Amino acid sequence: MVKISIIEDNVFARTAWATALSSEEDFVVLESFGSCEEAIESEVIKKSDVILLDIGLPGISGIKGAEILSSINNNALIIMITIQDDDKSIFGSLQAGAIGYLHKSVSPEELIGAIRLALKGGSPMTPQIARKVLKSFHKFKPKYTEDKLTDKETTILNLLSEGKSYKKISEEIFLSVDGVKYHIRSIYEKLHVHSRAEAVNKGQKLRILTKW
Amino acid sequence: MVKISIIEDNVFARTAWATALSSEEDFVVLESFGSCEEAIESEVIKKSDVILLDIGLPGISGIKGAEILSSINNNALIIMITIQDDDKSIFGSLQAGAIGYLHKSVSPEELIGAIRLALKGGSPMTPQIARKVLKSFHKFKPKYTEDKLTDKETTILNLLSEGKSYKKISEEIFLSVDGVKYHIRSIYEKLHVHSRAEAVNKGQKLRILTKW
DNA sequence: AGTTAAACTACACACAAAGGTAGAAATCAA
DNA sequence: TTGATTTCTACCTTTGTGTGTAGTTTAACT
Repeated sequence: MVKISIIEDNVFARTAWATALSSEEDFVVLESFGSCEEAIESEVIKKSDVILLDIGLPGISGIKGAEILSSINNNALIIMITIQDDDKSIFGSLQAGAIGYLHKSVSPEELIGAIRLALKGGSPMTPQIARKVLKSFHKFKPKYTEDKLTDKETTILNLLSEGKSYKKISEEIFLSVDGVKYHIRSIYEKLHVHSRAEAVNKGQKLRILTKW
Repeated sequence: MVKISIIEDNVFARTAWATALSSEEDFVVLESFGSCEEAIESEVIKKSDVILLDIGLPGISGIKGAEILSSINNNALIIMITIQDDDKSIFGSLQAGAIGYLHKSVSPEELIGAIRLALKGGSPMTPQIARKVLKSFHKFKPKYTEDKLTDKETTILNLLSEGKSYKKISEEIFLSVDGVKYHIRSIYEKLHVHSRAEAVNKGQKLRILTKW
C-alpha cells in the first residue's frame, strides 16, 4: 500500500485529489492537511511514502515546509503541486528536498502517473520545468575572449576563495603585493565585480573555481 | 521540417536511428557523423535543429563535443544517447550544454517521442537520470544543529555573496550595522571561516547559497 | 631599433572588514 | 518574577581592501 499525505489549503483541491487517488487499489490517502504546521505536528508524516505539497500556503510556505518535512521523514517522496513556476519556487523546492514538481492543472490520471513514476525512482516534472532544471547546469560562456581569466588570475581567484589576503597570496605565488593587486584588478574587471566575495560567487557560478 | 544530425561511432546504431527517424513525415536526418571532429568541421551543424550525440566516441569525447557543438550552434537541441550513467558523464554533458540524456536502449518510438518532447520545450531524460539531477539540488543537511545557519544568517550570507557592505546590508534588512556584524560573526563561527570570500565559498559548497 | 601591450612594482588614501568588549532589549522557561 | 539565553546595539582598534595614479620591466611584433 502506498501511503500518501496531502498538504493544500484549498479544500476543494484537497478532496479532489484525495478521491482521485483513493480510486487506485494500492493507494491510500492517510490524511489531508490545510497547512504545514498541522502536518509537522502529526505523526502521519513519519508513516507517509508520498507527500503532495502546495507552495502558496498560509503560514509556513511549502518550500520551508518541504525542508522540515524531509528532515522529519527523509524517505518520503515529496512532490510539489503548485501554480508557481518562478525560479525561486522551483529551485527552492528542489533544494528543500522535493523530488518532483507539477503544475496544479494536472489531471487525476497524470497525478496518479506521476506518483507511480516517483515510486519507480523517477522525478515527475512538467517538460518546461525539466528544461529549466537542465539549463541551470549549463556552463556560462563568456561572449568575448577578453572576459576569460588567465591561468594566473584563475590561481589567484582560487586563493581569494580561501580567504587569503594580498600578502598571503603574494608570498604563495612569489609576486609583490602590488603585483597581486594588479591581477585582482583585472579579475574584478573581467567578472564585473568590486569585491572578493562577489568575485568568489561569480567564479563559482561560471565554474572557474575548482575543487568543490 | 526538423533537421537532425547524428554523431555516433557505431555504424549500425547510426543507420538504425537514421532510418527510424526518417520514417517520420516532418523529420529529416541531415547527416550522420562517426566522430565529433567530422561534425565540427561540417557546415551541417549550423543548420541542425537537433543533434543526437554519443559520449563514448574516439577522439574528442561526447562531452567536450557537446561543448564545442553548442558553441557553434547554440540553438541546436543536443540530446545525449549513451550507455554511460555515471555522474561525470551525466553532469558533464549537461554542463556542456545538452538538454536531454537518454540511454542507448531507447526504442525508436521513444527516441521519436524524446525529440518531439525536446522540440516542445521539454527535456527528455530517463526517470533515473531525472532523479539524479533533482537530487543534486538537495541541500546538504549538516549533522549538528549548531552548524545550521538561521534564516537571517542565510539571508545575510546571500547578501555577502553579492558583495554588499555592512551598511548596505543593514539598510536592506532593517538592522543596525552592528546588528549585521553580530550575525556575520556567528556565520563565520558556524562555517569556521574568517572572511567574506571564504564564507561565500563555503556557502556554495554546502549549498546554503542559492545557486541560480 | 622602435613601438606596443602586457605584466609588474610602487605609493597613497578613504573606507570597509574583523574581532574584542560591553551592555541594552527581547524572548523564553521555570 | 526571575534568571538565562538570544538578539541586537554601541564603540574601538588593527588590519585589509579597493581604487586612483604613475613609473618600470619584459616580451612580442613590426
